[in-house]
Amino acid sequence: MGDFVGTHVNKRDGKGRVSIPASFRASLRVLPTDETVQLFVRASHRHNGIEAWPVAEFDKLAAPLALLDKFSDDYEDLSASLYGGSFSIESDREGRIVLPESLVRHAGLSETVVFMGLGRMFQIWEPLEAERRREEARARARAIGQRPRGEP
Amino acid sequence: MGDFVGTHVNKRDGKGRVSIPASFRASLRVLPTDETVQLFVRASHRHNGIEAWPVAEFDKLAAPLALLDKFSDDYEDLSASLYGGSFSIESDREGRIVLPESLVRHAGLSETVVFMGLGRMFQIWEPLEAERRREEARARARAIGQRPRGEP
DNA sequence: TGTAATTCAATTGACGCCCATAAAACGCCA
DNA sequence: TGGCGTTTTATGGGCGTCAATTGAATTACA
Repeated sequence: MGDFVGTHVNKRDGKGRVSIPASFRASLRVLPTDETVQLFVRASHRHNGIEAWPVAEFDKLAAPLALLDKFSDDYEDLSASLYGGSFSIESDREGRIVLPESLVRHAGLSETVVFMGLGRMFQIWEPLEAERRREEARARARAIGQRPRGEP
Repeated sequence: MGDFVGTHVNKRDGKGRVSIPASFRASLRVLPTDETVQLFVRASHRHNGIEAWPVAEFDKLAAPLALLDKFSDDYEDLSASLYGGSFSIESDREGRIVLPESLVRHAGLSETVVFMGLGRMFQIWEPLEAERRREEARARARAIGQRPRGEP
């Protein structure tokens, strides 16, 4: 674990392209020799941000489906939620992607975007929203009582 | 344990590079033969300082994640707080690092920076702030010594 | 054929690597 | 224990490489 670490700031150009942080790309390559990277993106249902998943991790999200009756309402609801709201994205050879318009709107993205690593996946935020979210996460992590120890 | 001991003062150069104290480097090497060292840095929540962790110790900070449901709010809060606010850093061959701009601002670093060993991790401070912190820690440590046993 | 989208090329800047120098730490030995 | 030579450490600068961004060119496609 710990593939996606840190917060990185990049800019979208006039064509809506934005570079994926170089340190994130390795974990997004399907084959180590690939020129491009692949990922799944979708709106965060909890926040005004975008979730980005490596292919392998996204497959794990779909694992609960296997436990459901394929013809049940539950199955359709879950699969619609999972696949219907997700986008499969491939970067260009320079490691840039264009985010779907609906997600850009969901996250309220302008020119500057923030990539926030969360270990096994990462999120894409509008800068101010990212700051707010980081603050919230810190407060809640502390409240959980799971706050990392080690400080005097 | 007891890897990081003492207080060391070094300077950032024009490129923002600062030498990690030589006595700290051994514990930051992933392999004993490595030419460079690796560490995680993040803002201290409680103080205007920077925390620096060896890779192995940082992994221990992430251990509580394993106890949580991967799709829970708690998991996301904790991983956002831990990974989103941390930076993975590698030194150059001379043992120097460049600290992320956001952390430089958080700690109010200027040219001279202080490395303060805390056993299994260390902190990076602006000199005056380090002095203030040391004073505070001393006072509180004394209070602990005078406190009846068994009471937190 | 116009429009959009993708590919290619070029610029800029950040970062890592190498070498140089000065200062401090260390070890050795009289 | 004090002096001296050697080694390590801290710091500075030059240079090449890679990443990020921009602009131009080519292709796809309606």
